[in-house]
Amino acid sequence: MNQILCVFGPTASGKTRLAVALAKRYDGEVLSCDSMQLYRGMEIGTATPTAEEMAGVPHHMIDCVDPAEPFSVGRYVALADPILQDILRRGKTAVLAGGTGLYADSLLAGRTFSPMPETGKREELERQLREHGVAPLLSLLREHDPESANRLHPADHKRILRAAEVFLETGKPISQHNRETQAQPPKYRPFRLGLNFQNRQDLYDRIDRRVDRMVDIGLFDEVARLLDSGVPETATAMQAIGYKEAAEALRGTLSREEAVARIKQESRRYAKRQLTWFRKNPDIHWLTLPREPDFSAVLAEACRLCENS
RNA sequence: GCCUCUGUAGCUCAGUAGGUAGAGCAGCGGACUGAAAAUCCGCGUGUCGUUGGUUCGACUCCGACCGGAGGCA
Repeated sequence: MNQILCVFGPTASGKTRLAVALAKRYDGEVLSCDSMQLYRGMEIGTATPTAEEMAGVPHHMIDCVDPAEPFSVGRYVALADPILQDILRRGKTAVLAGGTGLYADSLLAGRTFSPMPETGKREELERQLREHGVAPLLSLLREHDPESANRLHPADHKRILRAAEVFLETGKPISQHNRETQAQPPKYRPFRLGLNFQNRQDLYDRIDRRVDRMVDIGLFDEVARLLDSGVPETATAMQAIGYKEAAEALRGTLSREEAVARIKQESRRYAKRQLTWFRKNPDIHWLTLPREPDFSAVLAEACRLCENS
């Protein structure tokens, strides 16, 4: 059987529970690929597994980054890859679980990233973008990286900025770098499971219920604690769904009811985007769940798929 | 009981000298290579309350009925 198992799926689909059960079954450890659970002090709103939920299974890449710090895919791969190798070296099964498809794919593909520019250069480009619009950056790309200029939508400022940054920093178009990394064979070949619900509405109902539960167990207090401890509202961590809305409610620019409604809606949209990401991956073996899934049946089916791989 | 207003997309509403209709939000689809719970792109999904009438043609005009809101009793 494959020594690396993946559990993917949209938020609130039951990844955590299945991952732990698989890890117990196959002498494994869970390696999280979630861009928000890795921040410290953000347990409630990100549904980070509790000690009880972990049930003694070691978890990695959870609760390990200061929320005031910026994070990135590159850092994720740099931190997670040695952990993954260590798990494998010790002869354990690695259960990669989480909802951040970019992190998972980058780790598994063994992607390398163009170097980050020196401090200040990104800010300089952002200032240019603010003051002169995208046109100068786009014409820079048209000249030196026509492929990116052509591929990126003019409104996609974030990616245009990054493409320009990579060219200015390395003298090499990001499109070329991407093509080269894509040509590499993947570093790992895991067995991928995907969780989804037969009816979208059932997933959305679960999301709504989960948000209510988060509020009940203290989401607003958690966000207040983060802000009190000095995490700026502009921090990457504060972009997390549930946190930015709660921060607004605490500031008073939004009522609590409105905040909760928005958290639910944003979570549903997020789930939809996650599904778009995972659906395009032909290597995922999907477990399609009914409205009230029976966990032991789900686990049995997951194990059957894993063992046949 | 009478009078007035109202009924158009999932919601809030616009609209046409009569030629079967369009916005916002919601929703759906997609992209994604160092912010990814981020960011960006695309797509109206409709017995125009029901039923008769006038008309070549009715969502639009007229009648009746049904639902909703308000007013007078």
